[in-house]
Amino acid sequence: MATDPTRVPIKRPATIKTLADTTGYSIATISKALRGSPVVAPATRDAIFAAARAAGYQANARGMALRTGKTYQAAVLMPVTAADDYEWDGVEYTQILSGISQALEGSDYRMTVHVIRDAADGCEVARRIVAQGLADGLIFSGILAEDPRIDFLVDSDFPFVSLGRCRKPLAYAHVDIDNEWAAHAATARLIAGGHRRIALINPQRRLSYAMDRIDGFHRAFREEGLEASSDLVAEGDLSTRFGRQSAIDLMRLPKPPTAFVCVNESTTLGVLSALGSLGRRIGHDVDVIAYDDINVSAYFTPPITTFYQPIEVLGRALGQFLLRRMAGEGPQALRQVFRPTMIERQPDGMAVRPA
Amino acid sequence: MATDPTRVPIKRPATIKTLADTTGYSIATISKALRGSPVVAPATRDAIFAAARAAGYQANARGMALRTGKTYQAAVLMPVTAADDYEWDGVEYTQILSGISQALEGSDYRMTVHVIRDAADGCEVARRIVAQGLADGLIFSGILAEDPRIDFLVDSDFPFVSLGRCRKPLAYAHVDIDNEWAAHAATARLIAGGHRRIALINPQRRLSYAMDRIDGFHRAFREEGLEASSDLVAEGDLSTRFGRQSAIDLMRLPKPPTAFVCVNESTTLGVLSALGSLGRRIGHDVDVIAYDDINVSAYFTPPITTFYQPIEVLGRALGQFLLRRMAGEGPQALRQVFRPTMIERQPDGMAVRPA
DNA sequence: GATCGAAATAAAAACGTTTTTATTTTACTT
DNA sequence: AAGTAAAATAAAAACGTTTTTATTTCGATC
Repeated sequence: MATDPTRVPIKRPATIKTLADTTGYSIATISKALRGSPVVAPATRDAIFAAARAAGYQANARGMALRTGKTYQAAVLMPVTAADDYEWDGVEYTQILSGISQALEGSDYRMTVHVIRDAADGCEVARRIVAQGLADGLIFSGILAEDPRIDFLVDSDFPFVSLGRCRKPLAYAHVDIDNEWAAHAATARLIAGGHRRIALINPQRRLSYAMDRIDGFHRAFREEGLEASSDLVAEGDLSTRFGRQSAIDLMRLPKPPTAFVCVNESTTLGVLSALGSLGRRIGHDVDVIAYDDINVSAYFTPPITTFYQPIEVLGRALGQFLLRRMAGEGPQALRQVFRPTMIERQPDGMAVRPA
Repeated sequence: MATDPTRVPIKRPATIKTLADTTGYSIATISKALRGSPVVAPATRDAIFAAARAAGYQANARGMALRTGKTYQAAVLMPVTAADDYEWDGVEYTQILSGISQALEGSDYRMTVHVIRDAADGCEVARRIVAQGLADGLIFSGILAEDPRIDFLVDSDFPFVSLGRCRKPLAYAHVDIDNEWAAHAATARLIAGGHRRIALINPQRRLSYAMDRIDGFHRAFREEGLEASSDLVAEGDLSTRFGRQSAIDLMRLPKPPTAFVCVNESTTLGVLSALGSLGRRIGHDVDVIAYDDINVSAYFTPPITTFYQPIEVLGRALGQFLLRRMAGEGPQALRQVFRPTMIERQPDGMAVRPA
């Protein structure tokens, strides 16, 4: 069959060899010039750059990858819960990815996302990424008190940044929220408002930040010479369903809580849903303070007091730190712990209520 | 400095050359055997496989990529809204990515996520992916009525699957929700309930599915011999803030709506927030029906009737279709349009209300 | 028993880089 | 003007594959 004359012949993209032909220099010189090596004369460098621009030259990532052993990929482990469930969960990851991507913009790195089902899966994926050299760096979250991924990666000297800290005194790059401080601040506010029976809706205790939150919760009581309402700590996944069920269970106790401290916006929604079903009114019968990282609590009815930290900012820090880590920088300076801002939307005090 | 004797020497991973040495076959035979080529004798194939397993051989992705020109990457364009905003938006993308990732599991493909700011950005990124061969296939959403990405990719014969359909009669693989049907069903239900002033909270009209929804909305009125309340169609981004502001504006009209049809869960939350602020009670003063793809509406107070389609399922279809497309299959059979399920949580009728 | 063809395997080339080593050119010193 | 060092460039090797082409082996045919 005859070739279609209207179809322009697909001209293969310019390579370093093409440029060598057009400029008359060797491929070695071309490569050095484009990488900005000082050994090549300024005049030839300019000529080569001009030729490269004219040819629309773009370095072939595969060739570079093979030669250098680098992948120019930053891997991110994204946790998702069981597949047949479809509960509202992990919604903040969109913002995390957005932040990381912003940080990577302008660099040569691209972002690959690896979905993981649980901690064990995450550990296996991390090992595979290192063993097969699937990426040059790694970002992950959901840090356990003793996280095997951190142990492994520190040990194999693989660049990574964690969103969250483990409880071992290791040197590694990380970004975190000051959960101890936030849980303390929320609890203290409720205690100051006259609450004594305060529920803590918390993640599973093996998660490092769950323990941080419990620490802060207890410290708030201790500082007032009170004993923490340990029987009111609910632990589970971060789904809306869990928040709802926990609140229902807690409100059925002989001495139910008068206030809730919630770990995130999705459990909060569940708690509000439960209290609504039970006919309890927020700010009248019960108070709720939440941590929020996607700024949604302002739209709850009624709006509630939250500790807010836009998580996209943490995502950006993660990406920036990873770039520096992949460039060879040590982990010492690459740590940042954010304190969320309190956004007061309710008085959160028992005293202000109409009898 | 002396090398640490406790440190095991990092043995470089097995390559095809290593296997050639240990087995005595040539690298060509090794390669053919591992790819399952029929030209190699069964006995040698078995021997080679055994040696590969023993050595823990894993094909080097970079070598393969360079030789074959393939990347073994499936790119996904993830839209995010303006960076300094942090409104709750795009939360469903976690589920989409999860679904795609599930479909890719077991294949040789990995998922790269490219964050895009707007339609123009998306177009540019798509072009770069094709031009630089950054991926072997592409998935994207937010399809415009006339989407330049689809035009371009169809024209360059690059494998892709879109989440949503454009309004041009082109042959391309896609997955979509039957938005015309869903908007019609929601509107018809409200009309049957006695509503005549119905507001439609919709995305920007340039989005293809925004037009689908308007079509369904109008058809529902037309079928009853009524005229659609076109003045009650609000168009904007899909943020909670937009939902809230739209509802406030609409309720201030001389003849405000008695019901709302909302495009997604985040705008719905905004509408409910607005109605709550204005003292209107859902199911008493006003009805709200929404489309929901992350199953969160059950937790609103009160729960509202929704059209529900778990978007992770669409994500899986996207991934499956892309794999087949990248394997060389034509786009004809790779189309699927999902009809969401109605979940009735309110009567949604004016007649049932107490006077 | 030489010839042929098929089957099996080996050799070599190629993909596009970077980097090490080698060569040429230039500029300086004496 | 010869010698030398430095600067600039070129050549070649390497990264790990796949694929095309070449060679060997072996049984069957005449």
